Amino acid sequence: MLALERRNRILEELQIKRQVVVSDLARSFKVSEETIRRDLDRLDKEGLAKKSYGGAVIIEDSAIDLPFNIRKKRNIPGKQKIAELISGLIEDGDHITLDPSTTSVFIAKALKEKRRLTVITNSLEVMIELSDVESWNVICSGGTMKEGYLALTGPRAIEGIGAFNADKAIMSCKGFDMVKGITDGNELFCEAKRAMLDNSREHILAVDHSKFDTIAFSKICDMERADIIVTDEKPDEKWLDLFMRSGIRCIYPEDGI
Amino acid sequence: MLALERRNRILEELQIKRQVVVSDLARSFKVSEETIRRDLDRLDKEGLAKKSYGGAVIIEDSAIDLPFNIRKKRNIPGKQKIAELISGLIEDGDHITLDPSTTSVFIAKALKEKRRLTVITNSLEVMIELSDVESWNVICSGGTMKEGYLALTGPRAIEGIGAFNADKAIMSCKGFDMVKGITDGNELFCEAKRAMLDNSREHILAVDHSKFDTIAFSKICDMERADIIVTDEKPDEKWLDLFMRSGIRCIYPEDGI
DNA sequence: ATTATATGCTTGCTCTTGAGCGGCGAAACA
DNA sequence: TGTTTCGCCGCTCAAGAGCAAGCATATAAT
Repeated sequence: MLALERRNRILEELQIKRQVVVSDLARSFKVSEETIRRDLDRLDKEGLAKKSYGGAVIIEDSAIDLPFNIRKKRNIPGKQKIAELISGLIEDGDHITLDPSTTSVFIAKALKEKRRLTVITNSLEVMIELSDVESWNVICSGGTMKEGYLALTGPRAIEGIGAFNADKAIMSCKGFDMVKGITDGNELFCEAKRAMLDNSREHILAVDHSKFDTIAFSKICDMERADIIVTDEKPDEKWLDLFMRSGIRCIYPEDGI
Repeated sequence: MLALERRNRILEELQIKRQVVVSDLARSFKVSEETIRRDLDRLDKEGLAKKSYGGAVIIEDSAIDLPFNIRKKRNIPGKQKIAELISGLIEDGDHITLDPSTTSVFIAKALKEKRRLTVITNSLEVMIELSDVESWNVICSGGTMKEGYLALTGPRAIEGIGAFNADKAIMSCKGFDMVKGITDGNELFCEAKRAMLDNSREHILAVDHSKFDTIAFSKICDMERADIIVTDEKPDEKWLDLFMRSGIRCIYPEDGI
C-alpha cells in the first residue's frame, strides 16, 4: 500500500471512529508504529488531525469556513444515513430544493431512485450529480459563482429560486443552537437558503449530530422554521424536548424508519 | 499503444483500485518506470491523480467524473489551437459569454491567465473549469438542465443571459454552411446561443475545420452575424472570399497570431 | 527534412521505513 | 502528593526503494 493511500485511510478511520490508536493502525496496516507516528505527524501538520498520546483525534471546527473539498470528507457515514432517511420523506413527483452542501450531494444520490422529481438548486455539484437522471426536471437558480465553492449566490440566485414554489425545501447548515437558531458560515449562502425556505411549503433540515450546539457566523433563520429535522444520531433529551415543544418532528436512524 | 491511451488506462485502473504502483504499471504496459512516472506526473498536474511515493492515488472529489474528463480530451490539438487564438482576442477586464461545448471548456482553460474577466455561461463544465479563478466574475444563466448535457436551457436561461450585456460572445456550432448559415443540433441550444449573440457587441465564432460545409438541424443565425471566425486550419479560398466580401475577419494558426 | 514529442538509460540523490535507544508522560499506588 | 513503572515518543541511523535530471535515441508530426 502506498504511503498516501495509508494516510487517506487513516483519515477515513478518523472520520468514522473520531480517534485512532497508533498500535492498532500499525497492526492493521502491517507497518511499524514509528511509521504510523510519522503519518500522524504529517496529518497533524496539515491540520487534518490532532496528535495525542497514543494516537490522534479528529479535528472539529464547524465554525471555520473550510474549503469545500476538505469539509466534504467529514462524517461520510452520518451523511449517508441522513440521505437515506430524507429519501424516505420524498415522494415521486415532488418539487424540492437542494442547497449547496456535501450532504445535499449525498441526498441527490439517494433520491435517484425516485421518479419525476423537480429539483431546484444553486449547487453545481448537485446538478452534476443529477445530470444523468431521466425524466426529472433539474432547475438551476442561476447567479454568481462563489469563489472557491461550487455554488451560486447573489441577487440573481435569490430571484431564480424565488421564481418557483416547491413542496419541500431540504436544507443543511453549519450551526444549530437553541438560542442562536440555524446558522451558516456565509451571508450570501444564508440569503439563498432563506429564499429556498420562503418558497417551499415544508422545511426539512438535514443536520448531522456534530452540528448540535454549535454556532456559525451568519443566521439563516430561527429553529422554529424547521418542520422536520433529520439527523444521524439520537439527539440529547434537551433537544428532543425542544423539538416536541416546538412541534418539530425529529427523525434519526434508531427510529427504524 | 499511444501515450494518451496509456494514460487513460491508468486512469481507469485508478478508478477501480484507488491506487496504482509505478512498478506494476511499467510491467503491465511494457514500458520503463520513467515513462510511467512521467505519465503520473502529468495526471497529477492535470488534477486527475495524486502522486505518492511509489505510485499514485485517485482523487475522488473531483467534481466531474471520469467519462466527461475523457470525452473532453478528444481532438485536443485543433480545439487547443482555437482556444489559444481566441485567448489572444480577449483583454483583461472583458465581459464575455461562453456557450456549452467542449471547445468552450478549452477556451475557459486558456483564458485563466487573464485577469478580472466576467464570464456569462449556461455550461456547467465551463463553470466548473472556472471555479478556482480569483477575482473573476463567473455568472450562471440559470435554467433547466438539458438531459444528458451539462448545459442549461429554457426560458430562464434565455432570460438569465439577456440580463447582461457582454463585450464579446464566444460561440461554437455544429454546422457551418454558406447557404444555411450557422446551425446546431438542438433548438433549445440555438435559442440560448442566439440570446448570447443578441446581448454582445462582438461575435466570435470558434469552429474547427471539420464543421465547414456541414449543416446541422437547427439554425442559430446567418453567417453575417459573425464578426470574427477562429478556426484551426486555413479555410478554402472560397471561404476566405466569402469572409472578405462579408467583412468577417478570419483567424487561423498560420496567421502567426 | 526538420522539428517536436516520447521513451529508455544512467547517475547521483531523496524519501520512506524499521530498529535501537534514551527520555518523557501517564496511570497506579503508596 | 510523590514515586514508580510501563508504555509511548522522538531522535538518529542505515538500508533500500524510488526519484529527478540529463542525455541519447526513436518515433511522430509538420
